[in-house]
Amino acid sequence: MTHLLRVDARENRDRVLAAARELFAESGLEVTMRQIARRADVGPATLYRRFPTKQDLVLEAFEDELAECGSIVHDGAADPDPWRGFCDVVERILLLNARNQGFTDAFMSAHPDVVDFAAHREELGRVVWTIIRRAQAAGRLRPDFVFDDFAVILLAGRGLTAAPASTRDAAVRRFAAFVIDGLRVAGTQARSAAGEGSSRPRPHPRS
Amino acid sequence: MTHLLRVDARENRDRVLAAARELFAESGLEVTMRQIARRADVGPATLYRRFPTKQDLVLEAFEDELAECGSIVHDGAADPDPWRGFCDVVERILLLNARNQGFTDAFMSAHPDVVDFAAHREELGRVVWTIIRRAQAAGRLRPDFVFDDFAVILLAGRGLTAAPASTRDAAVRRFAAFVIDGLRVAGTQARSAAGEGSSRPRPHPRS
DNA sequence: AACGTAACGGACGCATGCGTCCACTTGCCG
DNA sequence: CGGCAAGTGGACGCATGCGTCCGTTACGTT
Repeated sequence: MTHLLRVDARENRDRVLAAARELFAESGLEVTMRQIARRADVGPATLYRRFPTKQDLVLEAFEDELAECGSIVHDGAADPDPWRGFCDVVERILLLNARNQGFTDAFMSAHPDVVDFAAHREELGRVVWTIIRRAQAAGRLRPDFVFDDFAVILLAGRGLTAAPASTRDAAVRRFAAFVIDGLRVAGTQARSAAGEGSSRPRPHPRS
Repeated sequence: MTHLLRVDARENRDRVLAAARELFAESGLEVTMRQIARRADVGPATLYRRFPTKQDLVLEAFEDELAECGSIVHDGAADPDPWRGFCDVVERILLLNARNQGFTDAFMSAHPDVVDFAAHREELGRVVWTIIRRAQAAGRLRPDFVFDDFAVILLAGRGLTAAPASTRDAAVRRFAAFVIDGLRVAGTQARSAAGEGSSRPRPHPRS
């Protein structure tokens, strides 16, 4: 009576969630429910009983990612150095999105029929906006940077999910460094006030 | 005997190509052959007789775009100002790709089963590479910029095809300006040596 | 140990996209 | 102006993904 689910049911449910997370990350939201069921060694009916709609599955599968998004903007807003906070938010969000094709799809509402994270996006957006203004007030972020520009950068980062997995992280970091360099007000030191090192990674190993 | 096709056949063929170009531009390569046929007011069989495989259709539909790619890199290589040439190539290629979702798919080989532009990509790549070196030799492009970075930027630009059509061009130009600003060697003047104006557009009208 | 029910997965009907076939139409040439 | 081959579009069979139903299994309780 203590368990809401029979132990085998719970096990299957967990396997389904794990499979969904894997497949979503690798191939985006377009994976079929059947593929997920197959990967989880489960029949379609089992999957549908636990998650009647794909939306349910997506929401639960990306709970962690949503939470990390929260951490990222929270950390950024709490950083004593406004500019470093801004840079870290950009880089970490880009990395998170590039590593998980499915989460990017969901967060950007690429499949509005399946799931819409607009609410979360807007909530996070508000915090990001304060981070932007803080960095500008500190005289580090170009004053003409507007919130939509942040969306543009995220959208652009989405394109990097198409890069081969082996070089993706490097590509994203490099991309983030380019963009951040372009957003700095001219003459300002790269990255943090303390100068935590060059803002640009070495060139790609494989080129 | 002068015509290889009957006049009605030729007309249908033209309508099919026009429809394909429209749909590919709007929605990418994933549009079905049936959708194209419907838009062209033509039966599926007609479409398949003229273009037995989607690859045939794609190749002919994007002839113009491929040619324009050639012009772009040619212009860039011929520009007396190496830096301006480089910047123009980046911006024009990004715009071309953002305006035509299908061409981007094809050029980036997002659907390798349908079409593979690898040959064209490589050929254009060689010219781009000389443009990069020229801009670096002129001391305007960061010396650590490598060819893969160009690919990264294109990949990122691909993400912008997801932006709403009404703001896409503005977003792309703004994005290009950000990136170019990040690629300039610090302390160098923006854009051309003559300073053809600020490299950054105004903020988005709709924000 | 036995039983009731939660849980399972295979199988079904539906919808859609695919590429091809075929009976009818129509432009072209004698 | 008449015949025929080129041309056409609807219809077909196949494949795949969808969401649901139902006979069977096996967990947990008494």
